[in-house]
Amino acid sequence: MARTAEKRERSHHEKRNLILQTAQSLFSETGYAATTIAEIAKSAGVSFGSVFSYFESKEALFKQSLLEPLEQNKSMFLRFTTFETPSETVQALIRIHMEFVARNAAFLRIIQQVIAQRAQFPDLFEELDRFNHEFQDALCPIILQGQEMGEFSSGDPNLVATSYLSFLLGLRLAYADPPGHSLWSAMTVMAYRLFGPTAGHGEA
Amino acid sequence: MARTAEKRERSHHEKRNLILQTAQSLFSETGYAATTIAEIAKSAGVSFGSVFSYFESKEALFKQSLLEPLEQNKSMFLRFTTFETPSETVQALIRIHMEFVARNAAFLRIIQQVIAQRAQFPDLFEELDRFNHEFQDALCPIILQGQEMGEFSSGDPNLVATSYLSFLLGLRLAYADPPGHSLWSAMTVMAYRLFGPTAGHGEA
Amino acid sequence: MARTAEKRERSHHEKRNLILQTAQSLFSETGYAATTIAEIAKSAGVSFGSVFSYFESKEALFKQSLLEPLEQNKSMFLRFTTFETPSETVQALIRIHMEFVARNAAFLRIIQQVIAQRAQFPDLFEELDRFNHEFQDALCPIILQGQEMGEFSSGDPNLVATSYLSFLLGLRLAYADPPGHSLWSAMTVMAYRLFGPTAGHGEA
Amino acid sequence: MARTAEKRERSHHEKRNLILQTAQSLFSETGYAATTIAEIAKSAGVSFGSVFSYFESKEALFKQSLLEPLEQNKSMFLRFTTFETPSETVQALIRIHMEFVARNAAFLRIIQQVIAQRAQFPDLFEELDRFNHEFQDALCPIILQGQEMGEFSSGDPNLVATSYLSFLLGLRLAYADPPGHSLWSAMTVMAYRLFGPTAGHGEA
DNA sequence: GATGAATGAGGATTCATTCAT
DNA sequence: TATGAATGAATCCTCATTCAT
Repeated sequence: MARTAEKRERSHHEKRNLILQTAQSLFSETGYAATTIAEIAKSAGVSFGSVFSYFESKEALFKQSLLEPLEQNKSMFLRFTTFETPSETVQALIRIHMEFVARNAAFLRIIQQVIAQRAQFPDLFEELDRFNHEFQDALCPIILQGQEMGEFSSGDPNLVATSYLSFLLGLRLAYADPPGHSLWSAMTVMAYRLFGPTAGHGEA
Repeated sequence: MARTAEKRERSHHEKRNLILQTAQSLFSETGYAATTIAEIAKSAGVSFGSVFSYFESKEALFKQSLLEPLEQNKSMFLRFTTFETPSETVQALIRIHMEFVARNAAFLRIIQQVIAQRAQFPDLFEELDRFNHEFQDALCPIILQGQEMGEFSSGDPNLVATSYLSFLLGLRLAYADPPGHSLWSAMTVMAYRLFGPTAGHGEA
Repeated sequence: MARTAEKRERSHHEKRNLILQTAQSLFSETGYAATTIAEIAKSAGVSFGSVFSYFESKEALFKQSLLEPLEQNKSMFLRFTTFETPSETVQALIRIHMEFVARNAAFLRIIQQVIAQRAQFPDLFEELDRFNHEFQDALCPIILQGQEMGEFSSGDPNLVATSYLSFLLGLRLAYADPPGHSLWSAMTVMAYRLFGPTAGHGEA
Repeated sequence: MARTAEKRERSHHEKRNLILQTAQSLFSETGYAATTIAEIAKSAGVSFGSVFSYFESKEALFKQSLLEPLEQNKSMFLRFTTFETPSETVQALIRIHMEFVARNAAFLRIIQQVIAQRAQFPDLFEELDRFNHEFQDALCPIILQGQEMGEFSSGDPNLVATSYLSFLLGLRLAYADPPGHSLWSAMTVMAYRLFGPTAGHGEA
């Protein structure tokens, strides 16, 4: 009996995730407004009504398809490993981010939608804005340190941080290439350039 | 009589442009699917039916709101003035582009939509793809020249060109700041970093 | 001046007729509801607004496209030449009618519409009903005479008259053949059978 | 549970039929274009949206309102009982057909629309055309046999068959009388005349 | 009169949400 | 909870009619 409940519970959770991921994928490809619940249900292989058993409304489903992965990946973005020098730290960081960008096209497309149509999703936008600030707060000290150590050219570290984030967003917008593609590793070099590496601290 | 026809003609064209610009603005803010023709009509101060006198369908209106400004600005993007050194040329270029990005938020948001939901707008996406290639073809020689003259670090010039475009797109996605804001001029420096300027050829 | 006015007058009348005939043709092919004024104008080669200069409304145009030819051809249908014997009279009649049916597809299709959707065109239907009665009143005496003379089998002459009219309508419904087609002459024989010709008075 | 599903299934099917029959009735009275889905829904006592749950589109609903009764009654029209003599067979046939014509005004009005506006419903028209040919193929042998046995006057049997069908169509066009009306039985005599019965084989 | 742009009521269709089973 | 039919508000688009030129 306990096992049954557990199993049901697990299955319950799995079904919810299945719906959520399918929704994320479809919302990202087709956009919020043009994606229908019927499509999501069909694509996820669940019944139409089930979607509403697990999510209160279409909007709630959209929100979750942004907020849950955001929550899951926040720490990865914000709590990065520090190496001996800032340049090493940043380069390691970029590799991780680029990998993430390459692998999470759907998630980033949803972020793009929220940013582009911020008037439609004000609370989600605010959430992203908060994340942006947290990210700047985490990255700036490293940049500053690098500038002080002469590894990076001088300049407003906040500007560097935001242009770096914009660059990542823009990349994912422009490219539909699959994760394994060499483009993504090549782009780490370009991303690093935004930090203004001085001679001797460029990409090896 | 001729004057009357002329005047009517002019007014006719102005009304069309009014609708087109209103549409561009609303499409960019709210997205294609969530923008209604009724909103566009009301916002432009014309009747609902008038929109359909000037544009065959909602889709046609959307297409024109991308294609017409694209056509108008293509040459500005592709035929840039060449200065004595590549670095000067590129820096001048960036200033022009950044000014354009700052001033044409609506246009760029529509481009973002088309790129993000390319499956929904295949012919528009193709058009943008063509533009992208033309832009690379125009920019690469300058980058190569700069690399040969030692002004820019080496690296695939196509990669530089595309990351530059992605950066511009990403910037306009991330920021809602008005044209005059200092952010845009500050960002020219960041954009220039993507070209990998060597010591002595950085931003002045 | 007088000539100019006359010419203008003639041209005016011709233009009106052009519109009317085009309308008749399109109404008959596409049906009243599915035919648009714009189509009529384009097909007639006149400006859109002209249609409303000559006819008060779409409905008025439809009505005229039935009533005018009806008025013009009424006498032909009702005042037929009498020959020596009823059978000759009827056979001559049928030839004329069949010729008319073959040549006036559009007109008959409009009649069919009015009859079929009588609730939509009550006054037009009434007009046709009146014509039907007049036709019966004109034809019955001939039929009776023929029956008395032993040329036609006995039977309610009204029944014969109405079945004859129904037959003509049904024919024009079923066939799209052009006027010259042999079908129409062949059908005169079938039409004559409805009168119940006795041996020796059949079609020669 | 099975019973519930069965009941639901039945009710589902009944609702579909209710919509279909209401649609058939309204389409026949008002014509395809002038009949609105809202009217059909209201008249059938179902919600507006329900119509679209059961039928893909207005056009599909119209098609079904012709094709389903056509399919159901095809065999009745084509597979007739043969009596000892062709004249008996034909007279029995006519009684059945006339009964059908009297009872199925709506169905026949829809057929009339499709024939009259064949350009708008090409596939439906083709279907009717096929039926027409099948009917001729079935009827001609009987007529021929009757002609050989001297019961019917000579003449192209195809002509007889098609004029007979045209007559039925024309009848239903001209009369709005209810099924029980004496007109319909009286008309069997007229219909029989089209076969050219020779003396001694006329209507009893 | 002639023209064709302007208007908005009306209609087909979609789809989120509700709800009975 | 699972299902999918029922609902009707919302939206695109058409087109008769009006009207300014």
